[in-house]
Amino acid sequence: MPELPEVESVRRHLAPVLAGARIEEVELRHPRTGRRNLHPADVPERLVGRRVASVDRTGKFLFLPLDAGLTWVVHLGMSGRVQLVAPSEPEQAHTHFIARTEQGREVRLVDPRTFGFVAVLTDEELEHSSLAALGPDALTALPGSSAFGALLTGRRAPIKALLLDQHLVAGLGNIYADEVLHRAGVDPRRPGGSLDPPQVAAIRSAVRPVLRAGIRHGGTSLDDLAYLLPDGRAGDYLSRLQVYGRAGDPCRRCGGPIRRTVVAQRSTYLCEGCQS
DNA sequence: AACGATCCCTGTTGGC
DNA sequence: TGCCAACAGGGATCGT
Repeated sequence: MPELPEVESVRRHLAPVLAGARIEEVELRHPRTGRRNLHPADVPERLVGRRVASVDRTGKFLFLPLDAGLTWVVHLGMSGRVQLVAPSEPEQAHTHFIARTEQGREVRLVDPRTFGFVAVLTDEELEHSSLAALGPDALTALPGSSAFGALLTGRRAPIKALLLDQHLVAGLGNIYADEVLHRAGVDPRRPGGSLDPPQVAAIRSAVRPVLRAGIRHGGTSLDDLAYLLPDGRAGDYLSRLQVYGRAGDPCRRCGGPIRRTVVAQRSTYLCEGCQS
């Protein structure tokens, strides 16, 4: 599933092509993909003729500031793939959005489950949307150890649920939350407020190395349906995962079995020998 | 306010 | 072999 490393990999592919580019033609094929605009038809209307200033990212959201006080926002949901292709490239099933640049490149969103979206919002709309409540980016704005600990004090929810909460820190999803907690040696079921300072510090200092490793390998491609890079290649991090999806396999650190359980209504993988 | 449950959606998987 | 229910999950929303 696209999490911070996958979205960052997409961002790095898009930035050199889209930064400074003018959008010439836009098609929104699926109204659900435009649902974050009050009127989905505003997405193509607002985007055509605009120039992209830069390609930015907070958490799992891509933010592309435009001229005229507008921002182009893209989220991949769970099955969204961004393609950067020539207009002659055959169209894949579930292509719900296409934007063509004046240089003749196309940005397409392919999204079978339609959990992703494309929005074009005014500064005013952005300010009043839930996007304004997004927490600091887990890679580039991670709070220091004491500030991170303060976010957890008094919280009874499992630490994994808190790591998944994009209001606290933005970018971790189901895969990388499990990987971070394994690296930190903390049981995902532990209430956030029950962790001692060394455990809090261990989690905090595990976040960026795990995310950086994911980015270095181009993200995690689970299967054909899921995430691919904009040029169609698969990310390589799957083979590096320590716990996610490895139920029954031996822990790479202690050799004990990786177990699957459910935390916060999500599949959760851990090594009970390494994590407490 | 915090927290857990539910819903959205469709390709894939697994049980019978 | 074929069918169909269960499953996957990011984020919004709702009830407690």
